[in-house]
Amino acid sequence: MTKENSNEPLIDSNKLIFGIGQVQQITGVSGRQLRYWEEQNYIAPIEQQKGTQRQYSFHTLFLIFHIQRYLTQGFTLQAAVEKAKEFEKQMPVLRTFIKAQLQGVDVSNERSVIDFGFKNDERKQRVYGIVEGNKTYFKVEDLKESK
DNA sequence: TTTCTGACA
DNA sequence: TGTCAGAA
Repeated sequence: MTKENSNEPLIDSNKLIFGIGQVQQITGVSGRQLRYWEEQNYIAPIEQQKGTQRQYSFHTLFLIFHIQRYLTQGFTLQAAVEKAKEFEKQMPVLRTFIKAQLQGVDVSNERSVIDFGFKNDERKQRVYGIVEGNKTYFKVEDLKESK
């Protein structure tokens, strides 16, 4: 049988493991901070024994990256963690929606068009996301009756 | 060489 | 949070 879901991720993110040194290079967060954040239970390395070197999952790396971003924006560590975790909760929802709705993207320098498919099951309107430089907006197109 | 824990101008 | 020490 052929796989139903033919568009699975190319790589298994669960197999992407990073040492604390790599995390420092990638995120710019110091080892001292990483250990402190861990101590505060904001982040957690992959389960391991006492004294051994820490290993971080891709998911945790992503979380660390976002916490750092919010810190840079001026949020306190606690607030940054909350915002980062909140964002992580939203991601699956966004992913599900985009995966289901995205029909195609027509890229162009002046005006790119994102096809979000039909507005609803009535299939009488098509929704498009328009990108013109830095400006973005939606456009709903009424479809001709296919009598 | 890198990382770990604990301590502190 | 940075940094230093002493140990893996």
